[in-house]
Amino acid sequence: MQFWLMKTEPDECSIDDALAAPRRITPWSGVRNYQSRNTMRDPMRVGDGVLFYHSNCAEPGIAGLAEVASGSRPDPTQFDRKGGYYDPQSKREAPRWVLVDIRALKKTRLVPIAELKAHKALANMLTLRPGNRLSITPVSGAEWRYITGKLL
DNA sequence: GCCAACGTTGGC
DNA sequence: GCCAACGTTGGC
Repeated sequence: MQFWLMKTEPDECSIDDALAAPRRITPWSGVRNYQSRNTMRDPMRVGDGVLFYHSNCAEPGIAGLAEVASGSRPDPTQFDRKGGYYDPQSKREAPRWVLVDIRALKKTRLVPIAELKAHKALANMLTLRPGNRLSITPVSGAEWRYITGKLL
């Protein structure tokens, strides 16, 4: 079992939105970064743990827990001409972007990024590195246990 | 709203 | 295949 941190803008899909969705499942659409796409396509497995992170908002930080609920499949929003995630270069016979389904498990207290940065045990978290812009990053087992055990 | 840092694009 | 310009991310 592996662990991931997945960013979402709460204006688009907050932990409350994800918990309110049918079967608490959210298709993680709209990722348009190759590295994050590859993470969903290759190493992610059903059942992996997910830190549900609110980004680009008034209170950025960890907002809940989730799990990977499906393998990867083509992201349908890449073919939607009218949607904001349309990719004219992606062909149906060779889709460029994929998604996985994420099942929201629970809302937690919000752990602000400043608090995460204050813990030495989390100093190596990829998402805390200056300039990091990946929307999906791996979380080590030790980091996962520290966060879920001590901070939530 | 600012802006640093990074990914992507495209001319050469 | 280099690299400058550009666009985007995302904390502050």
